[in-house]
Amino acid sequence: MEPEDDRPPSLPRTARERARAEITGEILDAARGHLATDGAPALSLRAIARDLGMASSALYRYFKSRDELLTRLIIDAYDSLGAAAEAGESPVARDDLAGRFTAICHAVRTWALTHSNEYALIYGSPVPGYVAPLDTVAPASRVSTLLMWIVIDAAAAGRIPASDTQAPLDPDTAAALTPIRSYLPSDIPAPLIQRALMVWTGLFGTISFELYGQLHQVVGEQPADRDAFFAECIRRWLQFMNLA
Amino acid sequence: MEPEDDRPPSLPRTARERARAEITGEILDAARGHLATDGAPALSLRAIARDLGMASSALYRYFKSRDELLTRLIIDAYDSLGAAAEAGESPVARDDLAGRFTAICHAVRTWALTHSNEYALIYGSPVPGYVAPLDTVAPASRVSTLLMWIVIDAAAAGRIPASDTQAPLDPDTAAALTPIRSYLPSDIPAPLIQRALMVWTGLFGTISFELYGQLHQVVGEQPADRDAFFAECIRRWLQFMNLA
DNA sequence: TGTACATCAGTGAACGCGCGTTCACTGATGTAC
DNA sequence: TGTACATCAGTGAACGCGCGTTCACTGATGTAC
Repeated sequence: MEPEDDRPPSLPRTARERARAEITGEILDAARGHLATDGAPALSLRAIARDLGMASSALYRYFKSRDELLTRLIIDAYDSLGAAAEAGESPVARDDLAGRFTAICHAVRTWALTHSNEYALIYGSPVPGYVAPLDTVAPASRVSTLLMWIVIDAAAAGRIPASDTQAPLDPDTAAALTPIRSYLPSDIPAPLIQRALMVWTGLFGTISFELYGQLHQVVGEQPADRDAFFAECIRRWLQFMNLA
Repeated sequence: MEPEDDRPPSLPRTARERARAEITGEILDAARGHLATDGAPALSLRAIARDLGMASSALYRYFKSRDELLTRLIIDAYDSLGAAAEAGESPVARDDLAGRFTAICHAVRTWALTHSNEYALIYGSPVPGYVAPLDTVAPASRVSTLLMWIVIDAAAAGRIPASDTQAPLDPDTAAALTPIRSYLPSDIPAPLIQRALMVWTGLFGTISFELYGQLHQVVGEQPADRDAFFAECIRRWLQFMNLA
């Protein structure tokens, strides 16, 4: 968050650099606008250029290709979502684990509802023919990192149910969780991680279903209905994770 | 399933009708092939016609437009998934609720892994500019209908935990569940429905995450790892629904 | 069983459109002395 | 502070491509008498 060198290279100083940063931002904004109306697969460099009143070839001064623009949009979307989740959680007292979890869930859903096509870009079906580069991995993990911290803090506070340590997972399932466990303290029991992952997939599954219309004729269409259903999901996820 | 009139109009009799049915099938097969390589947004009538060695205009004898083809593909995908889930469940004894649930989950996941672009077509981000017509609603509900029958049978078998009837949902949440409750017997308590919906969203959320690469660096990449993780999810969904 | 007419599948050319990307260029901004 | 040169943003034309859809047409299949 706070750069340690006193002259951050990200702050443009010359007029040219300032103009460049500004126009890059305008391109991204225009792109996000098209994302919202037409979706990622139909994102067109020419349409963006038209919006900004410039030649389509001028965009190549800012992005090497359409794919590079897409990558940037994806990274920005992950970062925007991650920042929203962090901002939602930060005012909550660190020892209020349930409050932190609740805040994160609401922040993620609110962001998804207000940025539905950016959400589809990162959590929807992959754009055909586009391969996400490695740069997207780190920003993609910001939300799950927040959730995992709650698990870590729960363990540190001794809130692990006895059943988790007394009845470990079978070896195959435990082995399947090896990658995620390498990011976590080794004393966190596998069953707790399993439940946390299920809540994580449930969170995004619920939001995706709401956004993509799968809840039609299942949960009421009014915003109040959707809010109430989601709030109840949060309560039961908390119980499921022993944080209630 | 069984047509009541003795001469089903769906069985073509003349040579022309048989040829028509066959070529319609070839068009759909070719379309599914392109779905698998390029995804729904890039689905091209001209490319399909090229595959079949016919003029692109000939396709208009079979489908009024690209959207109508898409609609047919969506309906067929829902039906294919629904049939797979039903076929997976049917050999299980009706009173083995956990077995039925487990069979459905595995059938849905297996279908999703082997038909990943058809899965993306129905459970991924909506195709921009395409509006699903009403015909898709009925086939879309086949899987959730199976799951809801388990809930109904569980209630009939007296397997509803006392807490569900003693601690009802708050009024707002209960109201949000009105649409789904209209399809269910009225004696099924709202908390049970809530939990069933959460398992339903969790099921598809988990499969979507696996398919779209979100489990990368979380759950092991080997098929055995993915199988074990999913099997453990099923076990815990069963506990969550009081069917374990 | 044979003929006359209607229905239908399939063709190929055309319309009008949009796309990503390249390239040689002009003119403005920045830098080194 | 002024000049000479390098860097960079932006232009407009062009390349080569693909797309959905329409239309007048040919020839085969089906139907009614």
